[in-house]
This record gives sequence, C-alpha cells and structure tokens, in this order.
Amino acid sequence: MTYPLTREFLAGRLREHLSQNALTHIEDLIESVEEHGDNVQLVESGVSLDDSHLLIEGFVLRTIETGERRFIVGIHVPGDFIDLHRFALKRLDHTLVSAGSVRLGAVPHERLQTVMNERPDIARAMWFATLLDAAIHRRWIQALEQLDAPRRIAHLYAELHERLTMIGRQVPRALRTPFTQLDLADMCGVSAVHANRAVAKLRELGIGEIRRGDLYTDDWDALKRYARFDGSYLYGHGALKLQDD
Amino acid sequence: MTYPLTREFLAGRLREHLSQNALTHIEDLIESVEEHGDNVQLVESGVSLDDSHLLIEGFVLRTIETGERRFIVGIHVPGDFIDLHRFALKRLDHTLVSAGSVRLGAVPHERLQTVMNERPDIARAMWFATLLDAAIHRRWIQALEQLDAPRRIAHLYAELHERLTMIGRQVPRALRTPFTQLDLADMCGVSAVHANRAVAKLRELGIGEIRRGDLYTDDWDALKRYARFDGSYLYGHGALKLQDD
DNA sequence: CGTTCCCTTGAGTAGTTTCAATACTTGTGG
DNA sequence: CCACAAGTATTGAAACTACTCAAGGGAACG
Repeated sequence: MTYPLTREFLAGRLREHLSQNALTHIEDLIESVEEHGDNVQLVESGVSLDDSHLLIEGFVLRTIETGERRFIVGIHVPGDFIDLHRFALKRLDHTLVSAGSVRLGAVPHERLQTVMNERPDIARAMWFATLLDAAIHRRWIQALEQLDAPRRIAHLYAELHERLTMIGRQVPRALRTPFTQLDLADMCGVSAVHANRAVAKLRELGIGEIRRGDLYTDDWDALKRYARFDGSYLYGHGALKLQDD
Repeated sequence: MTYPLTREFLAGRLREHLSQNALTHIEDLIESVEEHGDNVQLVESGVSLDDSHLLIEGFVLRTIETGERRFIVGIHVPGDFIDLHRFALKRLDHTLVSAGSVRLGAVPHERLQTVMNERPDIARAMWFATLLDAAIHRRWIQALEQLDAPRRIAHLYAELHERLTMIGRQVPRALRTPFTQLDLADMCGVSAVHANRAVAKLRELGIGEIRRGDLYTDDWDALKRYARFDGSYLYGHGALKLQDD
C-alpha cells in the first residue's frame, strides 16, 4: 500500500491510528489532480468550488487581502487539506494562494458528504485535521503577541521544519521555500524592510542564514530555542500525542 | 421549545438550519451544569476530562502560559463549545480560564461519540462550530499583524459586540465584561502600561470609554470603522452566510 | 479604614515604520 | 552572449510605536 496521493495526510499524527481500509478510502476520495504555478489564487482560478483540496506538493498560503495590504495567516505543506472547511462553511473568509508551483488533489463535496454519513472514523480524522489548523493558528497568535521580528521568522522556519519532518521529509541542513522577504514580512506582520533587518540579525547571531527563502542552519535546536519554539501544539508523536482510545 | 441550556449554540449562524429534532438532541447532550468563579482554570479544576463543555453564561479565555507571561489567544461567549476539540484531540495545547463567574454544560464524550456515529447532521454542526473558532483565530492573527494597540482593543470589543448580538444579547450602549486592562494587554500582545495608554487614546478620540472592562459608546459603527472591523468572518447572517444546500 | 488590586502618568530605551536610494538576481529579448 | 527590465534584497536616517522601570492615585473588599 503506497497511497501515492494521500500518503502524507496526517502522517506523524493521527494517520498511524487509521485502518488500512480507511486509508484506502481516503486515497479514493481524490477525483483528480491539478497543477498550478506560482502565486495562483486557488479559489477563484480553475479550482472548482464544489471540491475541497489536499495539497500534494508545494506550499500554499492563506491570505487576507485588504485593498492596501496582504496578510498571511497560515501556511500549508504537503498532506494538508487546505480548504476542507469550505465543505462545512460553504464560503471562505480568506484566500488561498500557491507559493511556488503546487499539486492539488480534488475531493468532490458529495464524496465528503458520503464520508460524513457513512464513515465516522474518517469524518473524525477530517475533523482532527481542521483542529490541527486551529491549533497552529493559536500558536501564531501567541507568536505575534510574544516575539519580536527575528524570533517570529525563526519560529516560522522552526514550525515548517517540524511539520515537514512529521510527513517524512527530512530537512537536514537547508529548508527550501519559495518565500520572498516580502512574504516573510506579511507572515510576521512587519514591514518588508524590517523583515530584511530581522533576516540580517539571524545571520549575525549565527542562528541561520536565509537566502531567497531557503534557510540554512547547522543547529536546528539553537534556532528553536531562540524562537522559543515548542512543537507540542502540532500534536505529533510526543508530549501531546493522541492517545489510543 | 425553549432549550434553556443550548439556546445560544450557533444562534445567528447555522442554528436556524437545524431541525427541531436535532436541537432537542443537542439539549439532551448536556449531562450536568457546573458553576465556577472568576479566574478558575477550567481544565485542571473540577471539570472532568471526559466531558466537553458548552459555555452557558459568562466569558472564558483561552490562554497559553509560558512561565513568565500569559498570552490570551481567544475569548468565548455563551453558546460556544469551549473544548469541543478535546473530544477529537484528547489533549489541549492551551488552558481554559474563566473570566468572571461562569456556567458550563458538561457533555460526556461517549455521547459525542454516539453523535458522531449516528447523527451526521449534528456532527456537522459541531464541526462547523470548531471551524468558526478557527475563522476567529485567523482574524486575530490578521488584527495582530495589521493594527496598532488602540485599534486592537477596539477590534476586540467590536467582535464581542457582534458575537453577543448574534446570540440575541443586544448591546445597546454598554458592553460589560470582567476584563482588566492586563487582560486586554494579554489579548493584544502589548504591555499593561501600553494597554492603558491605548484605552486612554480611545477615550480621547471619542471612540469609546472603557472602565473596568465595560465599554461605553454611542456609535458602534464609528468604533468598528476605526478598528477596520468586518464581521463577515463570523459567518453570521450576511455576506458570508451559509447557504441552504 | 486599611490592604490589595487596578489604573494612571512620566521618562528613558528598544523595536518598528516610512521614505528614499542603491545593489543584487533572474529572466527575457536582441 | 550581452543588455536590459523587473523583481528582490540591502542600507541609512528620521519619526513613531511600544517597552521597561518606577512612582503615585483610585476603587473595591474585607
């Protein structure tokens, strides 16, 4: 069983507790695979409104636009259902944008409806996935309340490091992203100029070197310590691990 | 049908789309009612770990504590399920604390399990409720990224005004809360001293007067404009309203 | 009627913003 | 293969926002 499309869904989290049967069922939810280039608005574009989408490859940003400025309120990595909540909410309060090129798996809402009615085990996993998003949101709130700009950027990469590791993508010394410094600024709620200075400070401190979105470090622990990062909110195999019930 | 305990659950949002049967079933989920005083840690205290809780009366804060400092990452008003996600996550990444005295309705997880298996309509409403929390989290992230301290405080009260109105509690001229300025500071990610100056600025600008947590204003629209508040993220009866499906 | 918590104010410091100018990178067409 | 354009990154200076430390004032509760 390889599950080429959904292999990373909840990997490192609840996935290990799902039955083979459920995993196969989840793989079969994907009706089609779509590819998109950089900076594509995934909601208005070719993406159907009656589907929800699993991110298979690449990064997706959740943004809120206000005429003047863009705010990034979340990042998604492969294995994340990026708009599962649209199935329940019908509309989104924000925009989904690709960062770099992406591959998405489309799941028709009628199939999700069937899951809700007939497969409570899978429904619960879906619910769990959206709750993970909420837990990440809470940490972002706290990071914005607690940290200065350099630490916010470090926290961002620390979280990505952890999330990528959980889905089995090891990040030895370089974490590659397509993010510009303006993207980092919009994620951290600071100006682009200040994001640049924050990046420079991380370099000076020896915490990590960010070049065109790629972070290079040889001491992830030091980076995480600097960012006051504690990954338990990601509900991976650790302190807050989901117990067998 | 009055539903004395759960009358405010999803009121102004999905509630109107639920059947009488479902509403009765939801009311019957509540096994017992608990009362707690001010500043009680609801997770460690008398509150059972095998229950989730509906807030019936009062305010509850979601906080993350870090030895040195406390960060508030969310507020709950009556009608909110404050720890519904514990049913799915089993553990929480944060703490729930009463702000002022509260009444909670306890729902045993076994009843929720039955709902998940047998009542997809109610399960979906529960899911919807946790997604609303996530939408509010996203707006908080954006508010922290976008707004200065006085506007953050104004946004906070604007949101509370809207949420209380949705559950049928009109807020004509005074919005009463038990929040201290230190609470406001911890919600907005600023120091207590600065929260005080922000409150003073709102007063000087004629936006609103906050005295011991109670906000007095005679122009809610002006306050919301000042805070750049747009309530569509709350998924009430408006632009982003849930369509009949 | 005093203690305690909460609010207020002042002064100096640190973090962040804006505006503005300059360099580096990448991709494209000649 | 070079030249240019567009996007991205860097740096400086002045203004603003927010922080800390510190002290004093006010309101609620016993």
